[in-house]
Amino acid sequence: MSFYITTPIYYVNAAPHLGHAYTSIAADVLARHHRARGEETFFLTGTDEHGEPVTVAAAAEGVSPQELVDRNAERFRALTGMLELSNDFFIRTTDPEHKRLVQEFLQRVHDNGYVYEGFYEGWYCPQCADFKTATEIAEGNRCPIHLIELTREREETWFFRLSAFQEPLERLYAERPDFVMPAHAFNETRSFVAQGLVDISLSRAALSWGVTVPWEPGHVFYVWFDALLNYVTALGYARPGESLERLWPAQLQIIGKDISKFHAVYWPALLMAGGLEPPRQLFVHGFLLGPDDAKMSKSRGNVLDPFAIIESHGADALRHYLFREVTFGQDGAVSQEGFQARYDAELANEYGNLASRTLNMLERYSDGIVPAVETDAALRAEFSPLFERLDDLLSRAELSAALEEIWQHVRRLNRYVEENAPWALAKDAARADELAAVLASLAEGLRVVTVALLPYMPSKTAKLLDALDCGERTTRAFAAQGWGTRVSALAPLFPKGSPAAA
RNA sequence: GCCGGAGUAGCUCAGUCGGUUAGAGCAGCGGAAUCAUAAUCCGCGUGUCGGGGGUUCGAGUCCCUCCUCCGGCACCA
Repeated sequence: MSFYITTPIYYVNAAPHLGHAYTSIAADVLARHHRARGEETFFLTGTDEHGEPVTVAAAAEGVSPQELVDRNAERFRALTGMLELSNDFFIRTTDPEHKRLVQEFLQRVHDNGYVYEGFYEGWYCPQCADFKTATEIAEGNRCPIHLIELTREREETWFFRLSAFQEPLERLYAERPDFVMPAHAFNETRSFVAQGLVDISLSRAALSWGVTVPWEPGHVFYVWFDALLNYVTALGYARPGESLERLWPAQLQIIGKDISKFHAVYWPALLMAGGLEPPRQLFVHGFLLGPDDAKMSKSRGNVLDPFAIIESHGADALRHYLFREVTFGQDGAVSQEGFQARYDAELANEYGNLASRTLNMLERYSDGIVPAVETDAALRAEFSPLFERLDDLLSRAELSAALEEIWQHVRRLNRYVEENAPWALAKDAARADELAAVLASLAEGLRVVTVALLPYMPSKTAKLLDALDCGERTTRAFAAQGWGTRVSALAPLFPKGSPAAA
């Protein structure tokens, strides 16, 4: 059983922002979860670098497109490090291997009879060297960028026979009711397709910044075709000397709702045209909004800056916040205040402090040794089903529900401490056995929630497991750990205030 | 206009196949405890489950209708 998961590739024209971080973290949590289960996991992310907006931006700056994308791709690559992503490869659509494999694939689509030559007619801006859609046209039938009058042009183009996949797509949707998650996103896909598919333009003659069409060297492929294929081409060269093609079809592709049409409709059709299977599942997540559900925008000043948070509180805190605050799959509001509130209440007080008090009591009442005694039966009964429950939720990409489930167990442990008051037991030598059982149960509970949190907060949880002397970090159920080990001191995991990232 | 989603406690939201007195977190008020990053725990909610109608022994949960908000509707990466 292998698990291949992807993020969209990010268009290098814009700077990395919280939305990119959100998608990537979601994929990373799932990748780490599946790796922890012992599955062969491959996690892909990268950048989308062709197309007209890049050439326009490059021209505006007076640099070549290649210079522009080299510089901006680096910023996205840096983001993966800051977020502590565990991606196995970072693809760039300007990679020569990608371009070659795109040509190979689309040549096959061509040979299979799914492309044909035709004309695209529309309003054209000679400066942009591109057609404008109805919504883009400025007053007086002018280009919104250059403000010159548009001309009516007919351009030779190759079309992809999307219409041929009307029926195959409808069958795919019917056979796989979970092909697109959540369900409301799937409904929109189906209703879109039910309205009837028309063929779409596959190539551009007026543009040179792209992948050359092998049977028509004057054209480059329309950027979406080049971009979508990254999910397949990456497997061809991510590991030199090893083909990863056995990983296709991808198990899960995480996307934002703005690109669901391309992924839920065009993408499976394109794959079928080239003789490959559609991915197993797409998950469409919602948008992060600013306070009052307003769109985040720099001009409104309501942007939550991932870089600032990572710098002040660490990547783990950001990762935790996003999936606690917003139900994965829905839109939701995030804010600096909301972040601070959850950081203090949940990370510092509930979880971080649970770790501190547990380690401290072990030190004070048990010489730092986790007693190797039987754990509390009632607690065991509550904790035993946790990993199975998480497997179930995460198999459906229910990232928020799974994290909530974990958090209930964190809270349970604080309650457990109060219920059993180890400090009181410690005063009575006759109750030493009881004390040992409570401490062992507490340590075991802490180990279990921490292992469960590992995909969400890889860095802090690793520190805590080190302090607990748990070399083994797999999802072994409650009471499966052989204790008797010596714990070590640990500085507060999530210090209060505005701490620098540890 | 067509299609889809949402409308549940002050705030953010859970409520699977219709079934006992509708839940959680946050915020607020009161209390306990002291191992801990003054961190924790306990107690306290009379909510027209958007309005109206219907099906049913019984509906937040199904049907109809109306209101409000949001999204998709064909080449924008």
